[in-house]
Parts: sequence; structure tokens; C-alpha cells
Amino acid sequence: MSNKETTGEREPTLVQSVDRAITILELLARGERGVTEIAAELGVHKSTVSRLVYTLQARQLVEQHGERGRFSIGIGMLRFAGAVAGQLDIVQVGNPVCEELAGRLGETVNVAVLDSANAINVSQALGTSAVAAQNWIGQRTPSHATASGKALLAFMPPGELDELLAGGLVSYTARTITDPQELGEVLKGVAEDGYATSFEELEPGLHAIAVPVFGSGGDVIAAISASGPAYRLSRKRIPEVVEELRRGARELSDRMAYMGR
Amino acid sequence: MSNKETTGEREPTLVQSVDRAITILELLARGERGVTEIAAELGVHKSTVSRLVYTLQARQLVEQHGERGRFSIGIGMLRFAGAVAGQLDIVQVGNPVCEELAGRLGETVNVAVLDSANAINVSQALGTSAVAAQNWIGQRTPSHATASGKALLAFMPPGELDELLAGGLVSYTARTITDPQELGEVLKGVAEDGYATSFEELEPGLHAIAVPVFGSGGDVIAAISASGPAYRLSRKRIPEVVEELRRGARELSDRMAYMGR
DNA sequence: TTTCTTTGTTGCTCATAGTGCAACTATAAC
DNA sequence: GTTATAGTTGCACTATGAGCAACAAAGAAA
Repeated sequence: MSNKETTGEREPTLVQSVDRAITILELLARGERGVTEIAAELGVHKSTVSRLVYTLQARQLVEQHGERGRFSIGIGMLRFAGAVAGQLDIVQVGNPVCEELAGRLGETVNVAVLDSANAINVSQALGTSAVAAQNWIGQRTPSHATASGKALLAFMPPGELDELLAGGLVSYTARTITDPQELGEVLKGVAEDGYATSFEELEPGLHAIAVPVFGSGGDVIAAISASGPAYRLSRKRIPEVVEELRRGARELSDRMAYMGR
Repeated sequence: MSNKETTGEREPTLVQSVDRAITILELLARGERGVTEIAAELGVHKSTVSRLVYTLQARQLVEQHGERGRFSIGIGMLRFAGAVAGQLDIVQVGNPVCEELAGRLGETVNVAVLDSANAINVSQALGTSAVAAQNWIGQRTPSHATASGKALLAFMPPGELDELLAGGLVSYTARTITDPQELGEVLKGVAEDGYATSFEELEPGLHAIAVPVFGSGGDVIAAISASGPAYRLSRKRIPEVVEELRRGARELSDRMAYMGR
């Protein structure tokens, strides 16, 4: 087996069918679609997709709507979800804290951890404004363009920081910080103030405010953020929101410490 | 390709490597382990597992501890978890309700839906008794031996019910109901009383109480349950617990109806 | 209704991609 | 130091997975 180029190129050898199966799962995670459609997106033959999907279906990782219908992510996936959540105790502990804060603030609240240069949301509670609330769980977001991300970056050893950001800063909106030096300044401010913001730096019209969560060793283990539409989560609300978030962060710290972290 | 027997035997053809990869994920969901160990459990060669695992790792579905260490489920899995959760709005809605009930009752609270003959827990909040709280999310549990399962079965059309249970009733403890006729009687009682119990029918020492959650059409869409150790969640507490659970179930119903279900 | 299109499934065939082997390396145990 | 254990990788073989094409089922159009 050579496997020179599959999706990109890897040094060791990737198992092609598994790699493709995962890609299919990722596509389906973004919405249901049919075999033909998937085949087009993957650049492979219908039949190939049909068999891959069949295998995934046999294990409940995808579901078929009707006899010959379209496919979507299946409930079997929850099995794994539970396992990850169990491993990261911060997920368990984060949920109730998110819920409470979301209730108080009326905005969507997330707990995120850092994974290389991305912030990953691990718990979430939706705000009271029922509709259009996006699901962020498991989402990898670029740390330099999000409030949580900045809260996490601001407390890293400078050496590691540079390494992480070596890839360059991608721009998402006109307000995204793309200059490493500027980002450095901003992060310095975050470390001093104890909170970070992202006002339309990731998506137009989206505001977010975040604070760090400290582990018992004084290190930053996560960030907790509130996010909502620009007109509702305005700059004026910063003091109020930060205060609430800090309370939540402290509670999270305490509970984690209690569990032996 | 023939693929006559891989794990069992399927009529259409399974993609072997994908099937194996999923098995690996399932193993890792139950705890971290090494390549050699996995290879033994799968009955394949180390190298095969090493490559499969590498592929999974490249997509963050598994994580390696250290350079050449053991493997465990990875954060990337959360991406998919979020997707499932987004599809089943009951997950979103169920979480806060679970949290609240768990707080009041001090026991673990779960929301479950029916998937063929199994009850699957889709949301969960842990009780106050911090330790030893098991993670049930995504777990498929045999409906005839669990409180949630019985609450779900009790409101099914009798025809479908018989079909579901045609496979026979597996016994888990001395108290598990294994006689279909007896189960029928019990379910009738559940439908009348409006709640179901499982006292050491799934695991010795484990008690659970559940009530159904109705959809806007009057059909049962889920069940909500409280579970805990036998000595704490005793029969005496049934009235109290049922009352709380009913309140939660009603809230869940209302919220779901509000969302258009 | 019939016909035309589209989409998912399946038998067949070929060659690629995946597996097993074995040698290699790194880490841990003694 | 030696030995044992566990993960990775080059190589060779063939079982396995992918593509093709014919088929079946379900809609859409006429």
C-alpha cells in the first residue's frame, strides 16, 4: 500500500476507507444528504459511498430516513459522546454551571478548552431567546477570533503561544485581528483585565465575552463565555456579564478542585 | 469482494476496515487501551490496529497519551455529538430539565427515547452524591429491564410491542422480568399508574423510577427517570419522586410543543 | 395512465488498498 | 547493564474495496 495522496498527504499511511467514512460523518453532521450528493462531494463513486454508509448504518452511526431515503447522523453517536464527556470531567461539571448562567443572562453560555490553536466548546446551554440558537458543541473555533479563545491564549507561556500562532491568523470578518503583534497587545490586556471579548471578529453581528477558568494549580484549564447578537449583548453589558461569568468560573474551579483536579 | 463473515454475517457487504474502526472506537469508549490489547480483542494483527488507530487519530476521534502511549476517545467526537444533539431537539430541551430535577431529588436524572427494543439515554444530570455516578449517556439499555424502557413500552400500540419483544427477554438479575405475559401485565399497570419502576431488575442495588413524556399529539416521545442506589431511592419515595418527575415531564412536553413538535 | 429522470442498491471484475509478517525502535522493568 | 514489552514501519501478497454498469424504486412530467 502506498496511499500517496488521499485528502492531503500524510507521512504514515492512512486507511483510505476509514478516512472517507469519517469525512462522510462530518458531512452528515452538517445536515442530511443522499448518497449521490455525498459521492459528488467526496469525488468517489456512488456505490462506494453506498457501502460505506451501509457499514456506518449497521453500527447506528448514521440513520436512513425511510427505505431508500437520505441519511443523517445516528443516535449511536451518543454512545461515544458520553464517553468523551466522561473523560473530560469539565463537561460534566460545566453543564449545570452553563445552565444557571444562561438562565441569569438570557444568552447562550459555553465552556471551551484549548486544542492546539483552536478553542473547542465542550458544554453549552442555550439562552432564553429560543430561536436561531446555534449549536456550538464540539465546534472548533479559531482561538484568535473568539472570546473564549483569547481568554485561553492570554494565560499561556509566551513561547508556546508563538508556536501555536505560527500558522498565521486567518481573517473571518473585517474586525478579525490578523496581526500577531496586535494580538499580543490585546492578549496582554486580557490577562490584566481578566476577561476577553470578540465583537464581530468571528461572525458579523455576533458578540461574545469570556473569562478564564483556573485549575487548582493556578493554571487556566478552560474558558467560559456568553455569546449573543450584537444588538443585545452590547459593550455596555460587559461589567454585568463579566461579573456573572466570573461567578460561574469560580464555581467551576471549585467543583473541579473538589473532584481532584 | 465477498466478505462473508466479519463480525457476524450481513446480507449486503460490510466495509471491513470501517467496521473494525468502529469496533475500536467502541472499545475505547469503555476505557483507554493500547494497540496490542485492541489487536487481541479484535483478533487482528498489531500493525493493522496501529494503522486504523492512526487514521482515527488524524481526525481527532481518538487521542494518544504521550508519544507512544495508550489511546482513548478524542475530543473530535464532540463534533458529532453536537450534531446528534442538534437533531434531536429533546436533547437540548432535556438538559435543563434534568439539571433542575437532579438538583431537587439529589439523584441522577435521565431522559431516554426508544430505539427498537432499547431505551437510549439522551440527556443526563448527575445527582448530588458526587462519587461513583455512572455515565449513562448514549447507553442502550434493554427496555424490559429499565424504568424508562417500561414507561416507553407501556404506551405503544400492542401490535408493535409484541414485534419488538419477539427476540425474547434477557435476564440481568434475579428480578428481571423474563416472561412476556408477566411483562404485559406490568406494562398495563404502568399505563394505569402513569409511572414505571425498575427495582434491581437491571443491576443489583440499582433502583429507578420513570414517567412518560407526551408529545403534542398525545403520543409518548420520551421518558424521564431518576435512578440511584437501592438504599437511598426506596419504594417509600415513589410518590415524592413521581410527583417531581411528572412536573419535569410536563415542562418537557410544553417546551417541545413550543418548538413545534 | 405512461414515460422520463433521478437516486439508491447490487453482481461482477480488476487492481488497489489493506492486512499480516517481521524487523526495528523506544520505553519500561529488572 | 540486560530483558521484556509495546508501538511503528518497510515489504510482499492477496483479500478487499472501488468502479462500472445494469437494476429497482420512486418521483416528476407529459
